[in-house]
Amino acid sequence: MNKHGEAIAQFTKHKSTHGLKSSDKRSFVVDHFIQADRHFTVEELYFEVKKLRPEISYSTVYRALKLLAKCGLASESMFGEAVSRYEPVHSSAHHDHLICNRCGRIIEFENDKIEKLQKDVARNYDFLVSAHRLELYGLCKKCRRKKNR
Amino acid sequence: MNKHGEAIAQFTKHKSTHGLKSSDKRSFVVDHFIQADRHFTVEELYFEVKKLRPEISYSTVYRALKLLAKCGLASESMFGEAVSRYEPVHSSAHHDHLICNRCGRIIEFENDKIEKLQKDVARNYDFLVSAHRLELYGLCKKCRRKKNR
DNA sequence: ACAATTATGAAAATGAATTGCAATTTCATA
DNA sequence: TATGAAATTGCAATTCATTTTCATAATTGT
Ligand SMILES: [Mn+2]
Ligand SMILES: [Mn+2]
Ligand SMILES: [Zn+2]
Ligand SMILES: [Zn+2]
Repeated sequence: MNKHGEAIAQFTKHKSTHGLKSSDKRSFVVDHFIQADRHFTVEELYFEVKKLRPEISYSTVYRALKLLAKCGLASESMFGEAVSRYEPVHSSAHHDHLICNRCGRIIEFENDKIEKLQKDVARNYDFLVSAHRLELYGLCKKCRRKKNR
Repeated sequence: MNKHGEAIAQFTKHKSTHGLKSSDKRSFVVDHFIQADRHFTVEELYFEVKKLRPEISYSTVYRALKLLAKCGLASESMFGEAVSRYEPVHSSAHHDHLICNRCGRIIEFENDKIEKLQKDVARNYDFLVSAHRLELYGLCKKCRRKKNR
């Protein structure tokens, strides 16, 4: 099964174990969110969804994202803006972010050496890490080029 | 000159080059902030200041912090809470943070190896880094002990 | 002292996040 | 298929930190 299918299956499971019901609207929002696999603000997802299903409200989108976050299928974070963003959490991999200050592009990366060194730091302070975030802000490849013209 | 003195001098300079005037109230806020050298929310600093100088308003504290941020003497960041925090920027060192989810303690650290690896990552993506943040969330030493009891 | 400009306090405005509530829909059971 | 408890939805209202407005006070150069 592909990533999308897995996520949907997990969501279905969560619904059944929590006595939640199915609804076309929420399903549509969840589908679109997982399919798109991007870092959405509530508003952004709402506007995209609205184009295809104008009867779906902001509240429904908001609550769908909150629910996904609660059941571990989305992660919520703030990338230096005033609004928070949600992104699908795939079965596995943790990753960190490069964030372009100019075009807003968000690039994901993983670096085992850094992860390892973080553990060293934590050990040094007797600190038990449960989560971390590493974000590099600046100019993406494309925007660097544009700046030079 | 010590850190505190340097910061105050820099602030004085900024005022003169920007046509700002001096005020006891703002000076008091700035002094207290730099002296304390912690990660304050506007409200936290306001309450501390209010104990000593009840006539100083929230607005003044808010504006003082914004001003310090603008002239590079404070940095504003969000550590996973709903509110932003300000901390003095010392002439020197960049650092990252360990944040205790239980008691809120914020521990600073520096790790050159990690900084180096970040540059490698950025180079890989042709990304020009202008700032970064690395935060490790979890339980500090003290809180780990408490949890075990 | 005067004029010009900045600083201040209190209140209002802003805006994202969240919630209350009445209406609607789902779904297990009869 | 009909019923009813429970979940979902849309909309409006609320919350809460942040930011701005505006009238008044303080600062600074002349
Ligand atoms: Mn991501
Ligand atoms: Mn710090
Ligand atoms: Zn870019
Ligand atoms: Zn702690």
